[in-house]
Amino acid sequence: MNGDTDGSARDGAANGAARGPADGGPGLRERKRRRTHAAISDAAIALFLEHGFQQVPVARVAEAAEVSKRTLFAYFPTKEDLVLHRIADHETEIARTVRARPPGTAPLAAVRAHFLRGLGERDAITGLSDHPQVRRLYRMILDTPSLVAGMERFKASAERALAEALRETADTPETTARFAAAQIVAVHWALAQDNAERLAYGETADARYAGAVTDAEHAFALLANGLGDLPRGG
Amino acid sequence: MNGDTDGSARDGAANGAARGPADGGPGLRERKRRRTHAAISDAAIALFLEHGFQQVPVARVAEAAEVSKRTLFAYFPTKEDLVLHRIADHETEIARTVRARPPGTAPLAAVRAHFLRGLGERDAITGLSDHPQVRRLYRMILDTPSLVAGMERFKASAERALAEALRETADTPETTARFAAAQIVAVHWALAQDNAERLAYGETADARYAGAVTDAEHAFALLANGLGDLPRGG
DNA sequence: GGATATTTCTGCACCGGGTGTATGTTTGCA
DNA sequence: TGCAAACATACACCCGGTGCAGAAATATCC
Repeated sequence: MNGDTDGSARDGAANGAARGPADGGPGLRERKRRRTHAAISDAAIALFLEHGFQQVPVARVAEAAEVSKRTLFAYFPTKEDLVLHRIADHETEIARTVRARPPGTAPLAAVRAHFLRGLGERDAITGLSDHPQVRRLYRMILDTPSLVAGMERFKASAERALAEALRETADTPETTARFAAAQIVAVHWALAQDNAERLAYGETADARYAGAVTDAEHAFALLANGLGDLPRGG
Repeated sequence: MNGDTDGSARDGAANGAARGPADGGPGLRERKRRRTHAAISDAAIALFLEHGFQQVPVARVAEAAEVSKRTLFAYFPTKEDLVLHRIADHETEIARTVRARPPGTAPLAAVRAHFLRGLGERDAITGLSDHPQVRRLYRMILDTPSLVAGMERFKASAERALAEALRETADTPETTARFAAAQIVAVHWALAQDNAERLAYGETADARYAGAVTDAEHAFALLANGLGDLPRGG
């Protein structure tokens, strides 16, 4: 949960790997950068979890991290990113799953298997992690419109990445790739959100697990077999 | 395009239909409200189209509409709503289509037919309207992140509405309804966005029409028959 | 071990969106 | 005609975010 694999927003020289002085490993500058980045992020999360996202002005976060407001915004482009940068790594996860699937596997089957395995491992991306930190994070995000909006950006970006993966590895026409990606991401997201919502308010991961699996299998079956036989009604 | 069927944001008494004095039609108060609402909206659109959304501060819109900034925000909760309120009516359109479908029709078939008809009529909701105003509006929205984000909110709300319609009229279990709704809305949206994007930059509606129909049929076929037979690759 | 170029941090002033409040001004209604 | 409710306004304010100029730190060269 402290997956600060960020390497973020510096605009200076295009330094491929930011090595240190005379190339003897990460230099002092870089180490300080990382510490500052982490300090700001940690202060932010702690304050937000305690008082609520909207209630804490960025100025107070900067103060807690012993950094100027100006510096804070040099590390994180927006207030929302103080929270969401921790999730950013996962935005291409579905696409990567499709790319890494064993030969002869259908893309959808790969995503399905990955999701089900994630449920078993209580991977945060499935919405089924009930580590207290993660749970409070789910809740905070779900309760904060601007954070939800931020998540939607990830969704869009996951969609693009998946479409590209489908085009390249499944030799799918562009339109097919786009529509399929839209469907898959939408459903994946709905599943995770549903789980997260339930865990955010009390339900335990173990208690939810069976239902989560059922729902996931159901949803992926719909994706695979189509909506053609929905009841007609009337 | 001036579809101000808004009836918007007043917080006072819960007046069902806001009739006028002694019920002789809309009173002076209500008429003034509507005029002010329209004046603000029109001034906003005009200024935004001319100078760009980000470039025009709300204060200038208020000034142009001869209204105080405070009043502007009494009519429109956010700057984005100055643009998006014109589209808000359509957020339940898919759900309404499903509800109004002839007995014995599959929900998906109804949505499909509705969309194809929309294409033929160059309905703005399909992204295939090339009235110059609409075209510039598409472009402005697509070029403005905060407006795109605002559209995502509509998408979410369209999804909820559709899920409910499916549950109620197709007697679908809640989970099925949610997943199906997510898929349908995602694809519907992708289709419209694709059209709008092309028209925003030059392509004419007539030139795009055939392709739009092909894409739509293809996408709805995917929805109906499932993603099970995507190429496996490898 | 400096002297220097470069990056980073900081304070400060500023912009723009949005809100609370107190005080008019209009309108509805009796 | 007079009163209550709704509405508009000005003003001061908060907060997120940016531009800028200068100070502090770090890397580099000698």
